[in-house]
Amino acid sequence: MTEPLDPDMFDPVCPSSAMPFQIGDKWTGMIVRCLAAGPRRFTELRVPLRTITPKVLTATLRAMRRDGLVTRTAYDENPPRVEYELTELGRSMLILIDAACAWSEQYLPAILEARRASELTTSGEPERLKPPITSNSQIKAHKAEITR
Amino acid sequence: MTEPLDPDMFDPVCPSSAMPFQIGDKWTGMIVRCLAAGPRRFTELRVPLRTITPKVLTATLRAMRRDGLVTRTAYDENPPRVEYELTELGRSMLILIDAACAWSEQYLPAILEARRASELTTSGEPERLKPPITSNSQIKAHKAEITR
DNA sequence: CAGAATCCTCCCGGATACTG
DNA sequence: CAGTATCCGGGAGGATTCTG
Repeated sequence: MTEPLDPDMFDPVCPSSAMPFQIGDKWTGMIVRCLAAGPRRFTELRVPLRTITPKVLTATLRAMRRDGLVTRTAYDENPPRVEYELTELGRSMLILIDAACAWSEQYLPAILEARRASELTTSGEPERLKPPITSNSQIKAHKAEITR
Repeated sequence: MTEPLDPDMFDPVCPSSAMPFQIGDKWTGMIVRCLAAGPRRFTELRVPLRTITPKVLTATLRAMRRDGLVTRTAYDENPPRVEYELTELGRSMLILIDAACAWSEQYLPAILEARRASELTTSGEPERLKPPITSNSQIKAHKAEITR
């Protein structure tokens, strides 16, 4: 079996807010990563995504199904069980996501440094760049940084 | 000199709305592409981006400056002239963007087909996936398609 | 030409229930 | 467990106008 997802793989403590890449909508990229190792069930996905609401998760998964990125399989059991799995198309996004993670891992420090050094307040458009594709090593590095 | 930007390089007629990738915020990726061939001035950037408002362009460029992606050079002339140019950091994003473009070019038809074939209305979250990283060949292919 | 200043709208998506 | 049903606020970003 596929091992359980790391609950902290998208921990809000990670530098998500600084990451300049987004795959699909806000959650799609992260969901693809969660499904990389194998099929997952609805609630299982909610764990690492943590702040996602059922409504939004449902909507996102439905959009991904419609676009042929994931399949949904409902098992007639009790309690009900539903599994989501990447299609070939969905799987093909993984290389992109990995590339984005690699880029971020390499250059994010430079961005943060530039930001620190900058006088620009970006007044109006605040210090946020759109959401998160996050690699685990990043998260850990960042955790180590803020903990110290 | 660098040749003028193709006004249609981000033509709204292109399948932007179906593209599942976004670099930075809504416009950052496109701006990086516009600057790939060399420095550009403010108004020059407005041409291919067309629907962008000065306010948003200013804000986006400022955020990009703050993050060390572009530099701004103001020439003391009359009329005023300001040029934006990619930094090394900004330039490093190009490979990512190219990869995203390549992916889209390869798989976008599959997404559109899946979408066409799908019964899912995604009721609630509509038939849109977030914005645009767009390659020229895509645009032309799509134009040819809808024109016929 | 290169923005700054205002106002305003839309809609994403979060919160909080409830159900088969 | 795997969702649906409502309600609702905030903030990105468009439209418009004005200026050095």
